[in-house]
Amino acid sequence: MGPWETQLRKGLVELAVLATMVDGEAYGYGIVERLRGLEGLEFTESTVYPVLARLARDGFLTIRAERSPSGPMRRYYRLTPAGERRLREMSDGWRAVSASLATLLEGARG
Amino acid sequence: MGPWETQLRKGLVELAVLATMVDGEAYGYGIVERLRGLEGLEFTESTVYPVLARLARDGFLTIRAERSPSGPMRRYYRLTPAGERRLREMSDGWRAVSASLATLLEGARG
DNA sequence: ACCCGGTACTCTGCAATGCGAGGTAGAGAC
DNA sequence: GTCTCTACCTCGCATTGCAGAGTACCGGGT
Repeated sequence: MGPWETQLRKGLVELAVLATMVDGEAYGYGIVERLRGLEGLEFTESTVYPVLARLARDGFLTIRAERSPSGPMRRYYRLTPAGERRLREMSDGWRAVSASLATLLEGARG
Repeated sequence: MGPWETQLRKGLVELAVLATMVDGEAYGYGIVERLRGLEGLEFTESTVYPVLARLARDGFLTIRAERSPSGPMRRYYRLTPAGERRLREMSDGWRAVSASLATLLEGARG
């Protein structure tokens, strides 16, 4: 895929990853698969795992390990209160940018 | 501003800059001022000028110099056919990602 | 003549991060 | 044993936004 799409994704992984956890736990491999079904959000494991590690390190996620029925141990991540706040902030920021860009593109009668 | 917003902007400058030229010419300084009025798109000159140079180098823009009534010469940029195509592609890509993210956030009942 | 604020463009260097490539390992099928 | 799928981790590179600093043109005030 083109390099511009790579750049577009920067900063979006974090938001996308956090969003996968709003209604409960999620684990790395599962998140990757879930996002693979969404156009423009097809991240690889090399992208998602470091993000999860960083978010956990910064106190936005807690970790719980559990046996998988079909492979190695899974590491389930869950939002902390700080994580939920973070998600809201990013979500709001995203919507703002989204609106600005829409204005710009729409003013172009696109 | 936070580093995450910086990352979010990656790849967006190009789209935003191209979008300022749909209905005619635009010059660097003016683009910066125009975007300054849009939340989340407040780019600095250090960001915009290199983007313009890159887009021109890659054949998406043509350049025309003209005297300014209030300062040094302005360099006006205009979309080439390739530039217009590029803008459409990026615009479509953006809308796709935007929709995917909306699905994700909305499914979260956020 | 001098300085200052606004306009307009350029360059260097740093920081952040997506991701390809490669590695480890458990579980079930054959 | 080997293969495939699941599941996680790490190194290193390439890209790019942006602060900071610099250059230069212009008009107005003094």
